[in-house]
Amino acid sequence: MMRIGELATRAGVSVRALRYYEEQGLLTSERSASGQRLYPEGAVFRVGTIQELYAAGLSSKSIRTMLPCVDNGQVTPELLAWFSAEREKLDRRIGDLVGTRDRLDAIIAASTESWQTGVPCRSE
Amino acid sequence: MMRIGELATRAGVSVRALRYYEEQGLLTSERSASGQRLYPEGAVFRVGTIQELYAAGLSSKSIRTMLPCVDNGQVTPELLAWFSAEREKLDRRIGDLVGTRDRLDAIIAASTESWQTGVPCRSE
DNA sequence: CTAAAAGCTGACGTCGACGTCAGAGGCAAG
DNA sequence: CTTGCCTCTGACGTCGACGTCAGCTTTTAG
Repeated sequence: MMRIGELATRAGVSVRALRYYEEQGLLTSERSASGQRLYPEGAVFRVGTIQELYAAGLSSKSIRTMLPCVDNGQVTPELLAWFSAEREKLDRRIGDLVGTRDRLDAIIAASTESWQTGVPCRSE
Repeated sequence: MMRIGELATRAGVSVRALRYYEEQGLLTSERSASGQRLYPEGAVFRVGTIQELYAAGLSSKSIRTMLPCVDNGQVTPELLAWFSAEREKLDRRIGDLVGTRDRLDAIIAASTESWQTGVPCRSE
């Protein structure tokens, strides 16, 4: 059982973030006699999972909704449908990003070329 | 020359957003004698561009930095380097999203399977 | 034993992209 | 002329994921 500082260090997040996760119902902790939070080894993995989901742009609420599956493997049809919906949203966001990256690439390529040819990289 | 309400409708954004873009130096406007903003046709396209860049997760500052290229086709080596850096960041974000989508897919697949086999979709 | 380091619970601050409200002026129709 | 919609500026509100500070207790190192 480690305390919050160690978990923060090992998981690479701030102590404040861990308390926030608990506040949001994403992370649980036991308490010592004096009230300090105690976490098992698995918490490091759990925090990593939470971080990845945040990094993917999901909200606390979304994460809270999907984490139970990670915990007990139980998934209702509603939850499954919700997963699919989230997947769709993710897919669209990925499409947006790829589109923008491509446009950025085009600008880079065109401007590199104009650097040689003197032709503007883009015009309306 | 259209006024702000028409531009908002045609570009699919709020009037407030347009004023905000101007405030951030992303959009310019002429003014009528009475001080109302007037925009040319091209503004619709410009706002669309801004929206796409926002949708890709870029900040006002980033967009402000790169828009001059769209305007006049001039690009300095620094700007080009900055573009590449932004492209890198975009790339990493896409990677994150794809990773999360894959994990989501795995959960969906596993839980669908467990729906049939009774095996939990994931365990630590 | 004592001082530093770490934890605790509030609670307010931040940042970005707007929403929203207040109070006032502009503009075409009846 | 007035009704009603549009626009203006300025300024405060929002939401989410924490940062940060205050004031206090607990644990650890020397």
